[in-house]
Amino acid sequence: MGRQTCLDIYDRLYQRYGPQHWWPGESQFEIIVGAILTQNTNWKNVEKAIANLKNAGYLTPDKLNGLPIGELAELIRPAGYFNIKAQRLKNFLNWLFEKYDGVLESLEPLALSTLREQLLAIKGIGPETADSICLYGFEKPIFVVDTYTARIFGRHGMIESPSGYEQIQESFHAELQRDAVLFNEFHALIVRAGKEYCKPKPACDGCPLETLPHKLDSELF
DNA sequence: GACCAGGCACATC
DNA sequence: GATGTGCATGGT
Repeated sequence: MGRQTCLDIYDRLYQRYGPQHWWPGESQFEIIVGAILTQNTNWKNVEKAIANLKNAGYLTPDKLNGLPIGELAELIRPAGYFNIKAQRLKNFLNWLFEKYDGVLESLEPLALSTLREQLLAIKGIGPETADSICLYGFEKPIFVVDTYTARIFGRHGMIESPSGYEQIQESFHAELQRDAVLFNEFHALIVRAGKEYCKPKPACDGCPLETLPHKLDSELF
């Protein structure tokens, strides 16, 4: 994946869609909660869950930490996987309170690699969730890889497919400036384009290979 | 009714 | 180390 090509795709996406204004959340804590709730889930469903938490006054670390897990699960029910996600939110809060007294600002001075490793050690926070929190919650320059990223760049033969998370991430880090603003917009644009054009099963009737680009992918790239 | 959505942990081979 | 499965709601 040549540097020119990678940036060229970014430019094309930006010209087509414009700025995406991510992350769609009003506070740092809301971004973190949203990052966990959106795991394998449509963002529209997450919005309902977050609205429930906000309307009930629980969208702060202190308030949410005091909420019994059963009640939390009911509030986030629209986001799907509500039992396991309630536990994951509690896992994050337990770490935050045990290690940082429940104060998110205490995480600001941490080095990116330190923050990422500590987040990954929390059960229920994997690489994409950790990186989303680092990039969108703390404006640290790390590229977020998601299913659309692997799908789009895989189908266009720009990354080896299949590849592991860190391997794909490294290919972007190798070609782009370590710029949180660029990474922010690029990932948001990939999701925006992927939702529209890059479904799991390419809709080309009779297409013999899963890896062939969807015809609409070709319009984009 | 089938398919999909901004993953992750865990079991099994 | 690769592959399969459970987790769950809501929109198309």
